[in-house]
Amino acid sequence: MKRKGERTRERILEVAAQLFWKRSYHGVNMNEIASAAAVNKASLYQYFPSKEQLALATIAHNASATGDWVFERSFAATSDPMERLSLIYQRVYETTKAAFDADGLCPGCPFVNIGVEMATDNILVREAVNEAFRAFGEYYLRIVRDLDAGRAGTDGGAAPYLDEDFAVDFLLSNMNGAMVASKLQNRPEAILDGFRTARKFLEAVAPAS
Amino acid sequence: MKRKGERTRERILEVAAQLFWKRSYHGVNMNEIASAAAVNKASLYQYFPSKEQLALATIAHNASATGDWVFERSFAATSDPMERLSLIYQRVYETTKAAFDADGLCPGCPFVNIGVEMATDNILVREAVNEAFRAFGEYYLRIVRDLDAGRAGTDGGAAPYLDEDFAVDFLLSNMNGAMVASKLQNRPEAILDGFRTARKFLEAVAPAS
Amino acid sequence: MKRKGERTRERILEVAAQLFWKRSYHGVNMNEIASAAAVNKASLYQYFPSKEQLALATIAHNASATGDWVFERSFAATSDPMERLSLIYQRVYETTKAAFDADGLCPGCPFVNIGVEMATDNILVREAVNEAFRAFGEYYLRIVRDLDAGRAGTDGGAAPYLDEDFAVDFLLSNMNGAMVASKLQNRPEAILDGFRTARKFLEAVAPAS
Amino acid sequence: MKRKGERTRERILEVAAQLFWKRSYHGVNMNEIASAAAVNKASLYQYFPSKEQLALATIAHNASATGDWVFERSFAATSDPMERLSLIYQRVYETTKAAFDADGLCPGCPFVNIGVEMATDNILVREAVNEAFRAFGEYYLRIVRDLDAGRAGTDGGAAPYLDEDFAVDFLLSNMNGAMVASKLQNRPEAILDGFRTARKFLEAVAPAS
DNA sequence: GATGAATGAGGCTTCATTCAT
DNA sequence: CATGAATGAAGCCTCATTCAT
Repeated sequence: MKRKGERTRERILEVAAQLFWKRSYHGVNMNEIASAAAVNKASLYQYFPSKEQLALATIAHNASATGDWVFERSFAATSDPMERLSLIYQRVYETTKAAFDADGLCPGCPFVNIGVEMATDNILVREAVNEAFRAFGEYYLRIVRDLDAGRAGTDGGAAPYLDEDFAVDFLLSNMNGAMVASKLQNRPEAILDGFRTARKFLEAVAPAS
Repeated sequence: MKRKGERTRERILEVAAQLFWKRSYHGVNMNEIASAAAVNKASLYQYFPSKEQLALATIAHNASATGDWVFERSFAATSDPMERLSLIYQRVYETTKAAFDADGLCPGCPFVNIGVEMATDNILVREAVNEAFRAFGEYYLRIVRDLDAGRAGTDGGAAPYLDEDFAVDFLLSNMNGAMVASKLQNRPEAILDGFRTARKFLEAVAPAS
Repeated sequence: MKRKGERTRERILEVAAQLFWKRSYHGVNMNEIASAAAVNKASLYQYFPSKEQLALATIAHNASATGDWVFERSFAATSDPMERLSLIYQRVYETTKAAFDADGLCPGCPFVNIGVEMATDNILVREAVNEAFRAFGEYYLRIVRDLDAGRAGTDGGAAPYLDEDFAVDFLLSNMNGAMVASKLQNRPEAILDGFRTARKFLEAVAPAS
Repeated sequence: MKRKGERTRERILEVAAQLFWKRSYHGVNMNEIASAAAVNKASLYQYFPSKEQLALATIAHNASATGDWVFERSFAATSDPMERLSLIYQRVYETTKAAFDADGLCPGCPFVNIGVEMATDNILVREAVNEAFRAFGEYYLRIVRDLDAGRAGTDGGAAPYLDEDFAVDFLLSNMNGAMVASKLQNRPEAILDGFRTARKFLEAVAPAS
């Protein structure tokens, strides 16, 4: 069981992660974070020495939460690689849809958002975001390999993905493109469109690459 | 020959577009824009009534410049659709590479950047960005149709793109994903990777869709 | 017939007088005055070297206009002192009512307004306002004396106003109080109430003072 | 004993009330208020969210202070209505005289000043000022009624004030006129003149109205 | 002489952060 | 340690005024 301080720290982290995600880094100030987390501002600074550090911590927090909630959960639900991919997009869609229904706005991707906002300002943020994507890439890699293996099993000798890294990069980039689209068009379904693209790409293109 | 005020206005617009692009909306202040444009801050405000309006104007300015510099130029250079697409990515890559060589940073996409930074704050920005993408979509649509026509000519009856809109959305989203990747990874070549993806997708996937 | 420059000058004066009256000195800027008067801002400064000078000129202008429109006209309409006073309040009321109907706001007294706003800042304004009131006092003095004369004639020996100056000051102050009330309560009729007070005071009090 | 923040808030309020009174709303800036109150500008904004809100708070503060210092004190000093009225004007005169001796300027009425300066700009200010006057009207009403009662007792049947509201409005307006006069003429004694007027009016006119 | 363009100074407000109890 | 209070730096914007053609 966690100590009080630890719970406070997590509360701050969750609140800050939400706010940064939905309202951007510059769109939220430390006052709001403190009051939303129901901590004194001075206490906030005891847990996180600066807004920047808090932002970095939220990126790690989001990475971990997304790893669990989106990827692990999808992997646990089925062993079929394409279904796993489908579930991943499904989870993301649902989260986005819930936010959209609640606030009328698609919040986009918490990593892309803060990365794009701050990349040219703050190298640490960029690296933290890349780190998160690297972790997600591991999951995509398993999907790509499993698809490959499935194919190999099927026709007993089909060409493997010439470049698994390329396929992983595509999946990462495709999700980001879909999240950006959902945010800019304010249309949660753009994420589902992204899945269609990914599926077609993997089914038709990648093996032949 | 343009009037003096007009030239000043354009100078401001270009300077602001550059700065917002490379340093984000919140990362730049009106003082910097004024001094980079070599105008007094008060003059700035005679041409643009607020920072927000200036940002909106830079989006339109960028849309027009990108339309000319990237799309029109690529379309003028060749009539082959896939070569046109290649040139588009090439132009974008070159611009990004030049910025990278100059500043050590990939600036990303001016539309995605400001759109992602401000979408949840400012609906006008979101709409202006969407408007830009809509215009770019027209060019992609021509490419998709020409590809289709070429294919029909080639094998005398291949399946057309079941959904041209879907292909256009893919192209838009793919470019955005690639630009985001180039920015977050600080690697201009991510844009060229994006072209590989696009080509494969169009060659293999889309017709069969 | 007036020269063009002279007419421009008067147009500026009238426009500025209106704006200062209805929106206060600090509430109006030189841009608005220039564009409302349809003159270039640089031209404005050729006619009036500063906002302060323009304000001073509007006070003189208003004094003259009020002298004509309110006092002279009322004096020309009748020779009965109390009727004259009544007409004075009537004119003021009508002007206020018209403004109220047009803008929904009672503008108050142009002299009190600017005097109160600027008295502690600008001695010239205070003096200009006092000068205007001194001129109006002349009219009130005639009314007071005529009332006195009438009374003397009536009962052949009633006490004259012990202090005509006191009565004049009362009339000036009473009008100001009424104008202030009309503005603060946004109620044009406060001016008519002012007349009731003035009449009663003059009829009952002053002679006995 | 009050908490520190509370004391700071009151210090700001008093300082701001003084400055707005003596130098007008637009004549004072937030920097001056902050340094006169010996607080950082940011602290100022923690207590009052805007200059406008600060001004509104000073109006309420002045209303309360005037209620106590001028009206309550005068009512506590004697039960004779005319003496009470005299004391009211006396207090006001003394305050004005002190300011005049200190700064060489009659500051006028804090309510009329800000009301006249801002009424056409800011409805809240107008209402706050009216609210103050409504409160003062209560005191005047008691005076008017007491005078009436006194008279009834004296001659056992004199006419009461036909319209107490009218008499109250007169008293309010008369004080305002006197304050305006004192400010514009820069002559504290104008306030004492105002009392002479009020006394005469009440003694001679009102009962017979 | 009229006009489009320019400008220095300053105003209100907000922010991330730290002090002091 | 938790909290109310404080703060320096900066940001957006506006103003009266002047220059230059």
